[in-house]
Amino acid sequence: MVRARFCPSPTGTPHVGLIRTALFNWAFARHNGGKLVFRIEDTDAARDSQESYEQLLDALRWLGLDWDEGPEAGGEHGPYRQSERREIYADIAARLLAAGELYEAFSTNDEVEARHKAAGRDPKLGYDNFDRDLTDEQRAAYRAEGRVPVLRLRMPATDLGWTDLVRGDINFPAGSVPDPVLVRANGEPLYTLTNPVDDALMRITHVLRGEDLLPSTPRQLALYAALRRIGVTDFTPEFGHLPYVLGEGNKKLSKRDPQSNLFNYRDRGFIPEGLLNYLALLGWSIADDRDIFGVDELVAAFELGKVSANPARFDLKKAESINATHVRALPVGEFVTRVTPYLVADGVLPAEPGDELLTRLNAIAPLVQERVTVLSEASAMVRFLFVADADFVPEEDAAAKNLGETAKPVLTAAIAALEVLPSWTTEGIEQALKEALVDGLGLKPRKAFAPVRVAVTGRTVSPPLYESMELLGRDVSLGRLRRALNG
RNA sequence: GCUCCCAUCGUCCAGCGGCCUAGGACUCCGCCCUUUCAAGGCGGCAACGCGGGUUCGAAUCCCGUUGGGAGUACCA
Repeated sequence: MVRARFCPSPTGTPHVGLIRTALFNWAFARHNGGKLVFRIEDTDAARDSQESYEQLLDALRWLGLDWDEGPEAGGEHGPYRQSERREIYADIAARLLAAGELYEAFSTNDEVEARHKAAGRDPKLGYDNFDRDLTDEQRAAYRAEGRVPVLRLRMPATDLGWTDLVRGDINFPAGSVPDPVLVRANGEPLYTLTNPVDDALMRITHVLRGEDLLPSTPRQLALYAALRRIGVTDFTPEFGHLPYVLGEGNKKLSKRDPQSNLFNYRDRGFIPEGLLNYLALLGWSIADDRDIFGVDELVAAFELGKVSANPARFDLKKAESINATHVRALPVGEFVTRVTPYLVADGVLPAEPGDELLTRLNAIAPLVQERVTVLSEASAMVRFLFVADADFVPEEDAAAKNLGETAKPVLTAAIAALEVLPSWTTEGIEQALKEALVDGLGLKPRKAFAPVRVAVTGRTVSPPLYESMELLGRDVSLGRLRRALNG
């Protein structure tokens, strides 16, 4: 039985790299019919926040990434917040210490550095394992000085290696990893202890995490060996290190970067289907000639062997393109449901739109659906249909380019033709405008329709012109054309 | 410094010894369709970092080198 896990620290806003890791763990668990454990690593009170914790849950729920054990889901290995597991860590640390796997260390960083220098070694080498074999008398002497020890793990004098699920064989030579601190002087357990202990206790079989954690694997391997010796667990999980998600340039996407903020994408109107599809492409592929797929297809096809080892850069253009494809694939009714909150937020629709507005929205929706890449773009595109006529103002750039002097004859001719149009229908409008502008004025269609489009919809990119005018009605359409003409 | 990871078009991914005059997608540029805006179709630009091996044969394996990245905390 596969048991994967996702175990973020609730610091800051969820970012795309973190979510990509969650997605891969989720897809891996689901593909293998296993379980996904969701654990919160909140042992650093100074940096963790309840708000961040809630955002994490919000993010996963929005994307539809569910978990089998964890906060609000429960499970037999709980609690699933490390802040509620203090006694467990204290107990295991005590057992490890009693078994000699851990030892008390009193050295300060300055002392370690000084010893390196005195011995002619590189002072940046890190902890020198000086306190490993202190006698009882020496420890008592340090305590008498008022020193309080940290607890360090005794690393083995052997190479530490494993077969990484995405990178193959990796080996750290003996002696290259100093004895790490597992418990602070004040008794608080560190990530170095809590993460492997919880994975062991929660019977995690596969650890899939970002490649930034790869260097911490050897010491975790050593800890696992110790945990096995004291009977806490009877196996060591497999490890797979997923490639970074980088931002523009070659920089790791930092938490501060707005480009990394997951909610930024939700606010702009990415839909879960689109964002998930794009994120899955960052380090994985479903086939050599295909990159549009749904989560069901992702789950069916997801295999770690196809995960790439090299870092991926987040490409907003491609993300948008993939999102647009998913938006277009939505049933129209679903598109309306999803886009409405954005229209309301942008003041295009009232919170409780009446029947007339809803009818309009439903009429324009299919036309807008294939013209947006993200949902928030719909607001500017349909605003012309919903604003009070008095408040309608064409966008500045569009007006400057398309409503200047050269547009006057076009607008005049359009008004003249439309005023006498017997029936106000899409077909009628189309025919009248073509006769008046293309045939009558001898203009190229591009030139002929741009001023009319901007005058009526306020933008150069809009829903189809004739349909838009029909929906707007004759009076409003003509009114806008006249206003554009006169001023 | 030390340890580890990575290396194919601008970007992501395919390629796991011959099917590669290297394929798909995004971007960009043309053209077609539509006498509107999109969408769609077709086409184009564009890459195996370098040097050694191994092999009949290397983008694919090995070594080196260069470049990029990470870790080196009483953060996670």
